[in-house]
Amino acid sequence: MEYDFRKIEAEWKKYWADKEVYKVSNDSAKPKCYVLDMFPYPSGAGLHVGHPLGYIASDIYARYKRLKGYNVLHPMGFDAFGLPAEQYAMETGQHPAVTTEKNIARYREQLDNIGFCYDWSREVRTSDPKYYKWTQWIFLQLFHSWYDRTQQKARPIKELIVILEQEGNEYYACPGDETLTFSGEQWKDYSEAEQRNVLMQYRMAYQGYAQVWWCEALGTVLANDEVVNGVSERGGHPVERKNMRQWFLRITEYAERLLTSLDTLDWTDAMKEMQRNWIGKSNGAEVQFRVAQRASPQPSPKEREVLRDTARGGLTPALSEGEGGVAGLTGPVAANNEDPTWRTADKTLYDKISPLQNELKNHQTEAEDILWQEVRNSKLGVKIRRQHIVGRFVADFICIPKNLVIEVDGKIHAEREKEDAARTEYLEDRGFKVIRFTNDEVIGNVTAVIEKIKRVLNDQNENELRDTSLSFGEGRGEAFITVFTTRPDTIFGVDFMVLAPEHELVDNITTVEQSKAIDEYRTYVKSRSERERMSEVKQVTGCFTGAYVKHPLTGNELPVWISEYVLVGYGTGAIMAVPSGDDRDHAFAKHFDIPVTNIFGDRYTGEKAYSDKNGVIENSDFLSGMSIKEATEAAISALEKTGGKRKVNYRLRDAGFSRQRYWGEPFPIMYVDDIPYGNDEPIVHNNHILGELPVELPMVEHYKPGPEGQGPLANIEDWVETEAGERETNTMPGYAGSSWYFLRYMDPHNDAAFADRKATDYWQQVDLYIGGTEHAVGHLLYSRMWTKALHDLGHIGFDEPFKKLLNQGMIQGSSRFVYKFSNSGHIQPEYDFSKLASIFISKDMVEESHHDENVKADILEFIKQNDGINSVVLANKKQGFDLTQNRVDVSLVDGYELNVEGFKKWRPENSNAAFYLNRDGKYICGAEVEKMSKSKYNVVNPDDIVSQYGADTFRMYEMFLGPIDVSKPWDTKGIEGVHRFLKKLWRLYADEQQGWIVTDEPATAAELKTLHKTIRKINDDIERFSFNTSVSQFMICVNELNNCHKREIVQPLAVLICPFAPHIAEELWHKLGNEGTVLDAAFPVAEDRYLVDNTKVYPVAVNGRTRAEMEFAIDAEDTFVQSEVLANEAIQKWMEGKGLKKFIYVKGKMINVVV
RNA sequence: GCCCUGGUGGCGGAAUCGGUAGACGCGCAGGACUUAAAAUCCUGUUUGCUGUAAGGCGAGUACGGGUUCAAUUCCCGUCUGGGGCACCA
Repeated sequence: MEYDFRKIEAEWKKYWADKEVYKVSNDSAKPKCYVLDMFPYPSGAGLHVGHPLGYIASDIYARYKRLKGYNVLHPMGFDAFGLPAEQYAMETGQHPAVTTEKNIARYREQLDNIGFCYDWSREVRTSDPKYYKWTQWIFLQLFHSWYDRTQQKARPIKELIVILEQEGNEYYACPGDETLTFSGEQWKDYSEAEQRNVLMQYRMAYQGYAQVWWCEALGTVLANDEVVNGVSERGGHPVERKNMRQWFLRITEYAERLLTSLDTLDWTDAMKEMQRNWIGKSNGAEVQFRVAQRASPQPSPKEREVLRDTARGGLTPALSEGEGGVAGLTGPVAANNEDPTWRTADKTLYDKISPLQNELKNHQTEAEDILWQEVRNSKLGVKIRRQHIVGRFVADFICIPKNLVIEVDGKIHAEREKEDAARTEYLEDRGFKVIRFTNDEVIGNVTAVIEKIKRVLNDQNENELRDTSLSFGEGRGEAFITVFTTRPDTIFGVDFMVLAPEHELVDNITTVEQSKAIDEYRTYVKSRSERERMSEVKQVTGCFTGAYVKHPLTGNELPVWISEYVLVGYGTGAIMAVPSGDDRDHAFAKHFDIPVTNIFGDRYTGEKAYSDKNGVIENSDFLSGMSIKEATEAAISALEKTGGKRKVNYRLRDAGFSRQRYWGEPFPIMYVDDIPYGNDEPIVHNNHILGELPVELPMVEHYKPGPEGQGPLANIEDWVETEAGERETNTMPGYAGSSWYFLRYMDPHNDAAFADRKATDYWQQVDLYIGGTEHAVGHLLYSRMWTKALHDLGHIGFDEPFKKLLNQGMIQGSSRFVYKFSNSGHIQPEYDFSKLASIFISKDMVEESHHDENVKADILEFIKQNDGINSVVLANKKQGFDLTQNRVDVSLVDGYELNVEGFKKWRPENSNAAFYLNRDGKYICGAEVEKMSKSKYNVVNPDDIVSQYGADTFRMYEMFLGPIDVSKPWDTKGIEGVHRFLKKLWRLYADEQQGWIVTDEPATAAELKTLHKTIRKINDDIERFSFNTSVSQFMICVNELNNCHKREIVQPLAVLICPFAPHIAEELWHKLGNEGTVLDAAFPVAEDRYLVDNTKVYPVAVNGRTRAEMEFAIDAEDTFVQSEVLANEAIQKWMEGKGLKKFIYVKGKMINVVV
């Protein structure tokens, strides 16, 4: 009776499935335990041997806990939405739902093959409408809620509305626009559009603007992944950053709670540290620098346009730029300011534009004058103004309450048309309607013109603006650059300012002289990724704006630069540069020859910035002589008098939640007159309710992007345009479904709620969560936030999802390479290179050729004989030969030796290739450790290992490879050893000739000691997730038991190994005569009475160096031990008669004699 | 660049709280069984020197310092592999 793992494993897999032994009930008297794996994205490549590493670990733990008497929830499902399926669809035309279904089936088969104890009746798939109905539902909860900073929790938006009606927002600052203030009365006066606009600034799920990679050539938005070296990965087309309206989650409001509650979690310090850094809390001050008014004039709008066109080679006017900021919708009209000019003008440019306005007023054209007289006399019912400043323009006529701009133009020519189009776009972006008339039209038939104006005014709804104020800065004609600094103590060391190139002020402060340079620089920056901008520190780039700010304390003027190293999304998008104290600022100052103020005395050498945080501040007015801590406090106090303030800053940014993709959750959002409503809002429009959940993803014909970079859904007109309104066409990102899936497993088939409260109250948090560190900040942060939000809104009873987190390392691939002769660099036109044959040189011979001329000559001769064109390399004999390195499928390589015949079949173009072999007649491949991936031909399928050795061997071998959290390359070397161990274990129970050999003889003390030592070790190892040492201990145990077949020993052993090797354990359990699954057995208990030793062999060291071994009773007295040791001959010899200095006796450990 | 993490024999790794470095397995070498092979079993295997041998002496946990009676373990610095850096999941 031999160990027939194929038969055993098939049999018990079927038994487990038939008897539903893994089915878990929500109703149990046992204590609960929730063990979860990060669910996989079902890629087309299938599972490789790296994936199951964590799954095996969690499976061992789940089985162990079950044996220990727990009710264990151990589910599995699929993160089924994602970009790869969509890309695959674009390439092959297959619908992502189809390929995903296929991939999941394969994953399922592979997982089952390994014998995991998942309760598949609880499987979830994020792409299933029954699942994403609740993803949408949770999104709506976030949309319908806001964060109350006083109570530090999310609350329903309804409650905010009540507050705003009563008292305005005086006590509840608007997180989307901190400058927005209004009273209860003002709130009530707002139109619905304005109110919804304000609420949007409060919502946990809100709309704002963010930059995406836009690829003109592909007409689509690209992921960071798809942009390589500044061009698109597919096709290599140029890409640029584009500002798009997007959904966001206001995770920043949770920053403090996400930070502090980390302390309650049993995660590794490294993991917590990563989250802390991601959240990036820093204490410091916000400082305001007033933009100085200088003699040098800023360009007029029209001058600016011309300049810009010149800079861009006259291509795209970009007047809608400069909105900046991640979440950038400005609030509605600041209703407390009565001056209508003030309401529409760009304040920073007011002083510059104002004279132009007056000039234009005094020099009206004939047509303008005619129209003005007509407008004044015809009772239009609304006030029309002329020559009015809007943003950076002077509009000919404007009707503010109706947001209408009327322009009267001279002769239309191409240049002017372009300018006008840009201007119209700028104004329309800000909610104005623009109508144009030519001089001829006005002069020829002014009545018709007035009639048209009337019609348009009628159609224009009042106050339908998203944004009319365009305001920033706090006073007329003034602008401020706000910076956040963690080092207010260095305020007197500020030598210049640096703005992010995308900063909204750049357009307004740049002088005429610098305008062209700034535009050119910004064009360059657009092509750079954030990663590049942060990492390439050696190369200093930047551009002077021509503007200056006033230092808030000294009043000195400081130049304002822009540079790519300042990112718009970080802090305020601007920094005060202190070159003597910051490395990058220092490099910048040196590069652009900006004089450096030294505030650190001798510690700053002029060569390198002094960025340490100790010592005193010097050369800093009243801060001089203070420590950094004191100076920080004193500086903040002083700055507070000039508009600065103490501030806590977080690096965390709001999470972008829109994707311009097809294969993701549709948003349950409906636009009515361009105002977004939640699909569940009780609003009736055109006699239609907005809709119900789920909003199902419609079928599409193709996956091409929609117009203007929208997602593919925008192409389906029938779907977008509904009776009730217009649907949102973006979809949710990958992390939407995965942010809450652990809750769904608790109650996966519930159609009335995402999960019944009873179920979530029973299962509570995940007790053990296993997954890779690559999720450290993405998935783990978002799911923590969702959990907190659901908790705040009263849907669940806990606010942290994952109590204990265990990180699994990666199993990397070990790639193999072949070396092919190539003719690069041997341009010899007399040869027909199309006839060049494939020649591969063995790796070891390539290496020998580097230092052995004979080998080199031999290889060259070989090439000459086999290259099909004869003697191509001879002319280059001195240099040798060029090789290209190509990956080869690892299945064609045994260790490092290439299966040459297999290789020829694998790549038919090489079927006639010649191989230069080594002296043993082998072709040796090169090797490199890389990510395991299909494209690198280094993927190893677990199915192959399982069919060769069995699932039990595979499970134990993966664990035996090393600690669960350490990454290592896959290598099957050694799997034989584990397989041999299982065979050896089997032989404790059964013999090939004699069959079943378990006896009822009583065990010896030594055998019991071995067993109980093993029980204790396995128990401890599982508790601390040290599975590799468990496997070792099993091996030691079986070795020590030698030929013991006693039931008293081998029955507990069968239970003990069940978590690791469930199939063989089940087989042995039943063969031992037990009924039911081994999972219902009890985990054996280690009994101390078999384990206690009376004596211990101590290592005895002299001065820390072990010189002898001596045996003592475990409870031997110090004095007795000391006298015995000192009397020992070997010890005496090593003491060399020197006196005893110290005698160290650590009970149960060792003895050290210090002389 | 920044953050995290690792580096121990020919290889995967062990040493759980600062206490005999190299457990266990692979590989390799030698041997037993066998007509032979497979399977199985036994012995040896960090390294240098020394000894016929039992053994003895020294070095050694990426590198350079430090703390300690004692350091793979703690501290400082350097080199180096891997992961993450906000639209891959």
